[in-house]
Amino acid sequence: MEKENEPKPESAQDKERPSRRAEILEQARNLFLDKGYAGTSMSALAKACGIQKASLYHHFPSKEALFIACVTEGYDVAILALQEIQDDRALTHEERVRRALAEIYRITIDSPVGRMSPLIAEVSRQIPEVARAFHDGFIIQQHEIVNAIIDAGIKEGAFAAQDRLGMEHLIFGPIVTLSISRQMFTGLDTMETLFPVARVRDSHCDLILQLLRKRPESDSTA
Amino acid sequence: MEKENEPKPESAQDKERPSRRAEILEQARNLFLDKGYAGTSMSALAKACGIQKASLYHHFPSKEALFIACVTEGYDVAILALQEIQDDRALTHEERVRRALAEIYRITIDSPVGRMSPLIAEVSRQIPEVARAFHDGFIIQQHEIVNAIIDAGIKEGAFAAQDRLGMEHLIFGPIVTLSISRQMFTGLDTMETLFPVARVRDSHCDLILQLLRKRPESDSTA
DNA sequence: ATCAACCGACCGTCCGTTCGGTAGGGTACT
DNA sequence: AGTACCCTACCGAACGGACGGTCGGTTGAT
Repeated sequence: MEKENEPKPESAQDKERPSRRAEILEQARNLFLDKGYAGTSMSALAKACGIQKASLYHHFPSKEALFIACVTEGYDVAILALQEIQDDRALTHEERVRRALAEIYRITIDSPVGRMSPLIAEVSRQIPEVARAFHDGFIIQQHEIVNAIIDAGIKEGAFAAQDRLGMEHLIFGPIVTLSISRQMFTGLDTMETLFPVARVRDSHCDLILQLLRKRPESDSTA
Repeated sequence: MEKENEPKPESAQDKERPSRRAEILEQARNLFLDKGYAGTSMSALAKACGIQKASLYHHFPSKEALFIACVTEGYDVAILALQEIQDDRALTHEERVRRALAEIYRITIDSPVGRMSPLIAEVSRQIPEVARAFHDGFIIQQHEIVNAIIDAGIKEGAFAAQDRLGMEHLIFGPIVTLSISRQMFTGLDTMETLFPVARVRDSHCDLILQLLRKRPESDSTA
């Protein structure tokens, strides 16, 4: 055992508590995202944390509970950033949509929580409460905020009234699919051609705004 | 590498011969879709087929090979239906888009092949060739057909020229996400409210066609 | 006699989990 | 001060079970 990555064992370290539990969660998130739920063993996780496998069971009663904690602890922060955009009265409606979309792209593609969708799909039958938690705490929250942003724009006459359900799916669908596809097809040569984040995001945003902008009513094509 | 596929020694029995291999594949597809890759054991599959586990290894050399066969065998038929819509000269451009979208919804949500996306995401790191096969044989094919349909419409002046990449993602994103969400959130009470197939499909189609229809050029929004 | 199809029993491995025990710091009582 | 006690964090070793895969052998039709 030559790994002495902790030169200072204790002292003023108390406010910066990695607290082992948090470190286990972080390492677990990385491993789960990389190897999947079934592909991540408790021994591999223990090794990544530098402790023995049995010690994991002092912090979490089971692998399932550990996974649930991984999923449920952390998306409050992600939702918060979206809410701030929703509440920012200094923005125009169009600019608010732009910012919100960019933030959803960031959350879904870059943050660990957002990238967990395929993982949750993997375990949703085995641990149904994970799907429930993800749905209620993450999906629903995001949908409600986006709906509120669009509704406000319609109410103030800035946006055309489009079908709400369709717009929700038109907004979230491409983002979720992009995130999953990029994870699924990592390493394939066509990946960056078919699924480039920045280009898809910008184009997606433009198209959504085309639909939201009011059209001249003089149009009489049947 | 074409193996001697049908020696066909049997008599008139051949029409009701699932030929064991085909039955194994069908049962495997059901189990994989229901329980995931890791969650499906060879013994469970054997029991579902009514044979012994060892007998499975007469038809497939390994679980991996069996899974690859599940994924790769079967999407030719799905693509074919799309191609027929593409080639149907009797349709208007708008009607062709409608039909193509409806067909993609059918393939992605109802057919076993389309519903395999989360499965492939699960095993894509472990068996990268599955991701490759799915990508090349299924995703790329569908994208190309849709692109061709839209391009034809633009060329003949029926459609406005929109950014191609954005349109692809706007078309496939909601469908894939809908399929995955419906599998992920099966059993949740809000499932049919948030993810109803028919309503999303119709609304999605309308919105896509709004974007494809030519607008009056007098519009001068910056 | 051949050969694909099938079977029962088994193997080695890995997994999640448990058990008994240890080190050490903080009290509380003597 | 000493000590008895406890509690948290941790560890080595093992358990029971499940898994993918193999082996030797048995059909039964050709």
